[in-house]
Amino acid sequence: MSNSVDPYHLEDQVGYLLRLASQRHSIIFQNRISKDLTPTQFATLIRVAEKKEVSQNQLGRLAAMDIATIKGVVDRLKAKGLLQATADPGDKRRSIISLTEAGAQLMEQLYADGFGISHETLAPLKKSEQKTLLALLKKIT
Amino acid sequence: MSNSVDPYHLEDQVGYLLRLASQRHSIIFQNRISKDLTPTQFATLIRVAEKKEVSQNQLGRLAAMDIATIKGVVDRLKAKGLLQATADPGDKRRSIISLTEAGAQLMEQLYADGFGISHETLAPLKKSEQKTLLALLKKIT
DNA sequence: CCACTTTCATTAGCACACTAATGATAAGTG
DNA sequence: CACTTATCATTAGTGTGCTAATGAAAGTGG
Repeated sequence: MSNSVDPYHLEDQVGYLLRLASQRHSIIFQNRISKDLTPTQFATLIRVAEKKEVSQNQLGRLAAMDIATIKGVVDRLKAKGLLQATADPGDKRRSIISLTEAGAQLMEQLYADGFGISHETLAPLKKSEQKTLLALLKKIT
Repeated sequence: MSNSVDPYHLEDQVGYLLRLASQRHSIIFQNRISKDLTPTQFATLIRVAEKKEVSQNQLGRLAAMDIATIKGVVDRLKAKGLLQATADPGDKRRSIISLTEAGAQLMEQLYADGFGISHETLAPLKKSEQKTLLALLKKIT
């Protein structure tokens, strides 16, 4: 039976811990990423690289961002010359997003950075713990 | 030895999974919280309630927000009538933050909400997995 | 083919979350 | 005491991340 006098400890709550872990990850990301990119910009580039061509809507779903958020991210990546948008001839509502030459050339380095970032973020854990953490995180997604 | 041809799967990276888990948690939070509050506002109230009186700087450290972020959070909580600031007589730089009557009366409900939010967020996991996840998250904080 | 619905994208607005710069006050040291 | 350093708070700027409102284009059913 549950104890009605359990104190509430913020530091034991998932939400708070997720925020703290995200904060640390962001710092590691920032220190290790080659270009001046944020984690969401990074994820967006990865998704575009995987698909070659996507609509903005599709891209938002693939990178787990809502349409208003992905728009800003794509705009900034266009400003950096890493993404480009062209009109879809068969559907005038759509704009097709793809990597520029510069974006494409950057990808190999980004993948390498990505491995390093994940590695450092998980460094406090043993190999087996790392697998467990990833598996559990996937379950609460 | 590490395999140089490992593909990079975004969905297996800690940073990405942390973002997804945080997203789901936010939605649950929003649906369950009594007052119109965000997770950071919630954490801030909890910390003030624990300390009774804190400077804004202290509060930022306690709630894991930088000083610029906590300022905005405190401003919004003041606007909602849940926090108040008074001058520190012994140190003119400081403003002392405390709960208003309305804020104090809200706390009991917020603790209850907090338990429910954590519970629902962790619902996909068994009890033992929940403990493991929290322990592992603490290690990468 | 015309109305209804859905999809796609844009815009405005709010709330974090950080950096960097500024200014005021306090504390420590020669 | 005067100088330096540290602390506290504010402000401006950038980048997520969401909702809600708008409008254009595409699809669907009577």
